[in-house]
Amino acid sequence: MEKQTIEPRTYGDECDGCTGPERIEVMRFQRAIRAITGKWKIEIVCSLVAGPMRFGELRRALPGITQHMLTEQLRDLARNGIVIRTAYPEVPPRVEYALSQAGIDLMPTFGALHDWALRYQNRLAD
Amino acid sequence: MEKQTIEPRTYGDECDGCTGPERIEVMRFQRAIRAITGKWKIEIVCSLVAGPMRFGELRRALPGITQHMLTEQLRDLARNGIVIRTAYPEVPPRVEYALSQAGIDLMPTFGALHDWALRYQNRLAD
DNA sequence: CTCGATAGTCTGCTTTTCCATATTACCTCT
DNA sequence: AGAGGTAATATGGAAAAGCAGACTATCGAG
Repeated sequence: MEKQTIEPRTYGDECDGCTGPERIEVMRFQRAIRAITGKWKIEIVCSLVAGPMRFGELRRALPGITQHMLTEQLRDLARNGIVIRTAYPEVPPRVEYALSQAGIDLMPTFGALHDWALRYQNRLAD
Repeated sequence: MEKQTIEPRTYGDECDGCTGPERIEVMRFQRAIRAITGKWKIEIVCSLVAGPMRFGELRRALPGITQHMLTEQLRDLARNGIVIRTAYPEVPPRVEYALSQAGIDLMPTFGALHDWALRYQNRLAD
């Protein structure tokens, strides 16, 4: 049989092979989505809205999360500039996490999506 | 060593064990996020904004997607009430996909998130 | 009768995500 | 000297997501 897949479009920054300006937008969008998906990211960000928190404080605020997951998710959020990690060279070590401006600015869009979810929750599966 | 994990909070509909009203909200939010995450969901929805499309039409509009992925993602979007699947009992079979009202109402929040991504794109990784 | 088009399903594989447990390094307190 | 708290790493495995390729059923065109 013939190969069924079509060569995927390249979505480079120079937009090589793009069919239109709306194409690159989708890619940017996907990056934003990926920055906030992850089993605990939303909860972490929502916890940090109230103010900066220490690692152990967050751990206690999110029952069920493992240390591993928490460090991983925080690292990812920091990598995407959503939270800011501040390590104080004290002993015992103290590390604080806070929302960046990007993280704070994320909240209104969270609100919008939440309103949407509220309106159509009866149709949402699982 | 002692067990380090704490018993996870239960997020049942009756909110058993909830510490506050904001808890259940996170869960609803997560459902909304999950409804739109998936490698092709955004692109599919964006394609359908212009109007209803047939299966093969979508396949051609999304180079690189496999039939399997497309059916799977469409099925999931339909399950969450974001797209509407209409099969015409003709031969050869014809199946059309269109955005539901929920899908259309999703677009403003997409816009908000996209604006956010645009503003902070330089900090977003990968 | 074979070919192509349509809209799928089924099978097996790889990659990513998620999760639990163990271990580390440092210092303070007792 | 030993326990305890803090923030991580390391390791190993299970579950979910993603992917390619083969296969199906139906009908009309040639």
